[in-house]
Amino acid sequence: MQLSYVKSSVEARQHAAELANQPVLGVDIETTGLDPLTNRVRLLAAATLSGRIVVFDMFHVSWDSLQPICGVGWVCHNASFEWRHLTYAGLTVPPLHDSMLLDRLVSHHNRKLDEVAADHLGLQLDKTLQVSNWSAPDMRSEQIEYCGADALATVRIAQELLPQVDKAGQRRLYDLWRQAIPMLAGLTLRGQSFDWDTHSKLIDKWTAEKKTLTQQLQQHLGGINYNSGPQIGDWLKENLPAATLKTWPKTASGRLSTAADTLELHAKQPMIQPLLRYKVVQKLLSTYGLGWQKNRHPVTGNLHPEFSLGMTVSGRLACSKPNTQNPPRLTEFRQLFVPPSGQVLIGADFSQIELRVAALLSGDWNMLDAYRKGEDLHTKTAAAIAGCAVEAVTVEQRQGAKPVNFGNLYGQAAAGLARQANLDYGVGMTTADATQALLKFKLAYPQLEHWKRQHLGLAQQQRQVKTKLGLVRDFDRQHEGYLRGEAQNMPVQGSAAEVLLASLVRLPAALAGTDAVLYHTVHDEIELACSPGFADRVAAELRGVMMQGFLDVFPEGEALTHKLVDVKAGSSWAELK
DNA sequence: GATCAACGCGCG
DNA sequence: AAAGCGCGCGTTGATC
Repeated sequence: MQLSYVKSSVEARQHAAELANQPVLGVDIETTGLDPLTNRVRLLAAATLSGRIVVFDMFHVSWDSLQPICGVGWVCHNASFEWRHLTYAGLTVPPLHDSMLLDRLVSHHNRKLDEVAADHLGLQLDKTLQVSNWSAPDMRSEQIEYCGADALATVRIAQELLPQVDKAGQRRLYDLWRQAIPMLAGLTLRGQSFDWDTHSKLIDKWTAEKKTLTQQLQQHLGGINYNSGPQIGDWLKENLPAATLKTWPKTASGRLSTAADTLELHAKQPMIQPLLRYKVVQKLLSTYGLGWQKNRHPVTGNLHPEFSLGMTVSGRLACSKPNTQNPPRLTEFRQLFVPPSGQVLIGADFSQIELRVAALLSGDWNMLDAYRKGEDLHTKTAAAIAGCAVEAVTVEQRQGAKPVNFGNLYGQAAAGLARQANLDYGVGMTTADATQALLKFKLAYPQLEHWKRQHLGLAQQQRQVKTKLGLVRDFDRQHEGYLRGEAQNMPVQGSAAEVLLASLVRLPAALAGTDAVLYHTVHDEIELACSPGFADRVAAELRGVMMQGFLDVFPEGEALTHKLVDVKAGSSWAELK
């Protein structure tokens, strides 16, 4: 290993010129903090496959002297991090490989660089310096070597794993992930503009309501902590008749459950309604009120959620700090998601994407037929359950078919279906009704049923299932007996996620010549921000991109694009019409 | 004080 | 709560 530590721009240019002849470089950076907007890159290490390492000290080297090495391919571990910092620093970052994503595809797990290096290279990386002082005036030699060693490990891991990804038939998925990196990193860097003034008024409102509810609960439950399940459980034990307690649902560890579902079962008790409302308001206030404020960026004032690839078992995107993929659907909250001033939001979502994916994966003739004809699958299922013509299905019957369609996909049983129907769809359904509905569903869509059995078998025998583009989920001993839902869900949810990613990566080309940028994405939807003058064009492009994204993953689905994408425009996330 | 598991709940 | 799946985050209470 030959390492050079570079502290001047003149020297940096010479090294950069040499490195620019390489086919690929491993690149690792050390920064003074995680946020590119408030921190600086201290070290940038570039390593060649032959073991030549150059560590640039970016406190002393100008960014433009590194531009030559941007002409070659790079490998980083968790490349989104490097993309954000280096793009913010002004570098034109080349297409990136990602050793973390390669390892995710090969190992089927999420692992840190040291674990990956140990596994694939037999190399022990010491990570104790990761949190050392990267702002110090002088870098210690250990720090310089640490950064260089990571860069070298990264490029060697990629050399090892890329052929394996090819061999496993995962190259398309890997390239899709690679292309998505700049899209998602760019979204995190720009952030999401948010109406904090109105948000603060919402907090005041929730705070006042919590106070009222606390006073009401004081009458019923006394001075216990209403956030505490154990304390509420103790109160129940002391105040409810033994007969009621006997059948009261328990948590996994044997305590009395205090979940909303459970409390609903005893809705007649006088303290239940205020307690249920308290839980709602407490959730809003803690997670979406006060907790949310912590994510207001000091420089931009925006939210800057991280969108992570490869972190989920199904291949969906993970979103955190904050998770803007799960804000309440309340109009008053989603209204706070606004485009930058003077712009509009264009939003689109896939209609019933998981059901369409299930139809294509299973080849179920009746499901495919419904989507080909642009029929409504909920209505079709309702007709099958009622044993009547599609034309005769009532609004109520259609509503009752929704939970059957969704729940059945993942092996939901009768009791669960009945509960879900009552709770989330307002449909009065007994367990016996649910049993009948599930039976009718199986008869109506026989190939889907066959496909589900097949995947349960794959999970049991080969201990793994896959998405359309080849992401693998393994099942270990822990899943014994409990893997039906996971086995049937993963290929559907994961392939749907691939459809979304395929759409996202088509955006840059489609939006060229407009000022539209990605504002948000939530599993089956995409929001863009643009000037009003571009709105119509952007809306049309977004529809086209999502249709094409669907066809990229499911070329055999040409006939299923009817009513596939629903595009809307508006002044906030709540007002997309 | 920091960390962890358990619980509960927001979304698609 | 329960044999629908996938996430992230806040609070409590135990532990060191």
